[in-house]
Amino acid sequence: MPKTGMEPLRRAALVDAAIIEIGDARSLDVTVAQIARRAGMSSGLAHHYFGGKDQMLLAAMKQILSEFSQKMCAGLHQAKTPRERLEAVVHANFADHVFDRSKTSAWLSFYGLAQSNDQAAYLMRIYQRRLRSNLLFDLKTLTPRADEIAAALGALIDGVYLRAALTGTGPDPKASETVLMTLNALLGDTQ
Amino acid sequence: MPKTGMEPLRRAALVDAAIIEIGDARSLDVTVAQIARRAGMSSGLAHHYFGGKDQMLLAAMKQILSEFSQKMCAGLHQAKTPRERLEAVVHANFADHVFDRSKTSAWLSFYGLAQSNDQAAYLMRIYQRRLRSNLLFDLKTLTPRADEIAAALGALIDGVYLRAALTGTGPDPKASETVLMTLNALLGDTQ
DNA sequence: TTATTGATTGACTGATCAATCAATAAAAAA
DNA sequence: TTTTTTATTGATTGATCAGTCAATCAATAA
Repeated sequence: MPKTGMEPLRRAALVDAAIIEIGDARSLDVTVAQIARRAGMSSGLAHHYFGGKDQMLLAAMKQILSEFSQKMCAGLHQAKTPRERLEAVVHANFADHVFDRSKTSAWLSFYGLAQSNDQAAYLMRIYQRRLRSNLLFDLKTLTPRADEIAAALGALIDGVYLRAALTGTGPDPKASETVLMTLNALLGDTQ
Repeated sequence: MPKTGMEPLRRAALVDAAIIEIGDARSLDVTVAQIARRAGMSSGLAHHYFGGKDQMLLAAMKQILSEFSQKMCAGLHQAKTPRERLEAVVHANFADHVFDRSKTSAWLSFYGLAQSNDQAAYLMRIYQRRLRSNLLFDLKTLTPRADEIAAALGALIDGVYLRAALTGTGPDPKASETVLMTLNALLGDTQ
């Protein structure tokens, strides 16, 4: 069976398996052996390709973030006006796929990890910066108080997601509503 | 040395030590032996009084929540008008003491734990309900949209705290400002 | 005094895991 | 063909811990 060029396939399989295991365990307390078994290989091979457990978990988080980022971009390209783009950003943050148990589990657990693991903290900062910049770009065309409004909206999005994820009952239709209602209020005050 | 009535003292010492260790480790990955040593006793005794590690960590979280709740009440009693009370709630959530490394570490890690541990989830729900009820009580006197505004404010408070805690640079003077600015906007729209 | 209870220790057990390693086998290169 | 490289396994190692237990000590009750 051993063919050449297995590395990318096995890495992808491991990352996918890691995300599923994290969702099942509802935490990052998953073993390399579990992940490897789910990905259909031995634990030794998992170490061979990833060097260590932490790097596997980091890779899983990176994948979640990049998938999310990709869908966000898709939504943004369809929107025309600044207002539409802002709404697209909000909806992207609360799309059904981000409420998969595996995603919410990984996300909440990463808040904890980001305190002690520099790479995890770095990933979180990337995400926050991207969200902020997406909001800021269009807010600037709508209000002189774009900076503070972007800060508030970013935090609100995180908070709403956090609460929905904690509740664990899947997609919350009120999530977008809450944020957009607040956005209206914040803009209404300055228009 | 063995005197009677040690139990409450030792339990308190263990809880305090647990909080410190969690802060040092920036995670819940602390050993019973570490906590017990910091509290000046053997690991066996820690088990004797708490039955298990989980219950020690839960007790630590309970203590953080109840201390927080106590300070919140103190702030509320000094406020007179609904508006003042709302501001007191916000300020209580961002008082200096809640930005202690040990508190932020425990708090963020508990978001992860609450997914897999029922008691942790229960504690989080208690906290959220209390915050919501504190906000709702005064919002009802100010707006007919109290419910949705309370939901937004609660999430915003959590989100702002989350971000400040992740940044890890201690008390953030902008935290209250962001929330109060948003509160004004939300009320301004409906008045 | 004697029995009982509470306080306390630290060694020990059993389980879990991350990481390593030697061995094997297939493909590719020489 | 021979050599080298890549893929792969699973047993093993070494370390870490939570939880248990028997034993000790002191205070108090009988």
